[in-house]
Amino acid sequence: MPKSSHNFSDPIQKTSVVDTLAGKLRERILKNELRAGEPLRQEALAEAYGVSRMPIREAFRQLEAEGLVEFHPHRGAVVSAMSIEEAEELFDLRLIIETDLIQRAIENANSDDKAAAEAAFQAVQAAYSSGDEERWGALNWAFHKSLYIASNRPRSLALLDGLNANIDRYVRLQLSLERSAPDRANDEHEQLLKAFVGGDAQQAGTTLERHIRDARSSLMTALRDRQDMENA
Amino acid sequence: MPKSSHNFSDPIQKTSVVDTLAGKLRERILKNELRAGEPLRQEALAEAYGVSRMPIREAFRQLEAEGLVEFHPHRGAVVSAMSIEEAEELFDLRLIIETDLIQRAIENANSDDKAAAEAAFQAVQAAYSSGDEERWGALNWAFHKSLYIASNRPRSLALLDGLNANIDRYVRLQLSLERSAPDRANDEHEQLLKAFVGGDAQQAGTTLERHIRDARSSLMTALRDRQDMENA
DNA sequence: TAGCGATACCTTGTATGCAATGGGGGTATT
DNA sequence: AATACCCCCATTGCATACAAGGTATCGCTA
Repeated sequence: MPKSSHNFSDPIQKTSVVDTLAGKLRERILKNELRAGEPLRQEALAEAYGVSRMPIREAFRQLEAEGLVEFHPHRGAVVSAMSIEEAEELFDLRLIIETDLIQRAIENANSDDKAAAEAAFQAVQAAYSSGDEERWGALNWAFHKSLYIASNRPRSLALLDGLNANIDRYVRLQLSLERSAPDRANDEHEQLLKAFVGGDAQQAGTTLERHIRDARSSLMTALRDRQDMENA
Repeated sequence: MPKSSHNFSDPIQKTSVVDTLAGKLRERILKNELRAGEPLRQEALAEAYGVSRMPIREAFRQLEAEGLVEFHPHRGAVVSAMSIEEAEELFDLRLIIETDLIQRAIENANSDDKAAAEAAFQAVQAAYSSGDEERWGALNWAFHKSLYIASNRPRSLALLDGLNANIDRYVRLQLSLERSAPDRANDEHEQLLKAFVGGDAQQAGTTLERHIRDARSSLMTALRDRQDMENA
């Protein structure tokens, strides 16, 4: 465990075929290109990627652990289902974990951490202005993480990474429906950054809580509208 | 998603070789029979269990996702490290997630849920009286879960299951050092049950928080003592 | 015609074999 | 004596082959 408040783990990542495959499949699931409930045929994917079924199977195991895939013995893997209830639950988990983390982080944050948060904020802003939504999601999460790194809680951050991947499925769905979502988020980010740099843990906690609640409720209404549309 | 507040998922579990292996390896890691840092040789394990290396590899992936194993490309898998910092972090995560869940659960709990919690409590007591420590750990966790099931939060429960498996490594270490740990826990369980059955969310939350904090601090001192011993 | 059962095929599960990476030890060189 | 390099062996990574389970279809029977 490094003494520094930063956590630069995995300095060099030797990428194996399994990890590459897992990444590609994950991305396709998040993009909703592989739809929920869709069966994932080992042979077909193996041929598509020019590999054998073995690394595909291992990638399935990994994605199953991340919650993006369900594995049924002798019946194959399917893209895991999505539900409004799950989205809500995932956001609630983010809420309690992130508000806890940001307060811990502020206790430890040094000037480097604050500079990093500022940089991450600028990056999100830039992506926002340029309308690059693909990048916006990733940068948005990177900004959030920059607020928590100083907490020195690797396990919690890893856990949040997993939650975020799952939430991403829903957020991308929302972005495909309405482009207004990032608007409020960016205002709130600025307040968040200010509280973080100012070292006001209390303020940061309540601001973050409101931020996540807003994101959740806007997502919820978007999803419900979509559901109504589909049922109509 | 079932309408009922209960969540009886996976009614019949077809156990594949991989799952069986993962279970056996998990148990050996939790028992500290496979020590932290110990390399896990595919060939050796395959021969030991009378299978080929493929299911072993898949079991590794599963255990890696659970955090019990680290997988290094071309260098093999090792039992993941343990640290006091990690134990502390895991308990903090339990703390915030479980206190949140129990309050949600109490909102929804019906008489069946309360009866189930009561039964789970009796089971822990029985194991405690009979001094069956092996079972105590599992039943202890089952009791905790019985308090959260009515929250109808499958994702959070699954997440806690994962956290619990990791915490178990530390708790078993503690139990091997001192047998006093369950003593206070059982008193606190009774208070917890009372608050739960009584439907007092506030009271249950604070009681649970104290319960987990107590467990954590007693674990921390035990682990620190052990570390001092080793360094002496 | 509806229901039931057997069979064939599609897909997954596991074993085995071969290629490739990485580390350790030994030797040569400075 | 220390260090750098190289080769060999242990081990992993992936592909192919074979076994087994599950599902759909066809035919038979009531």
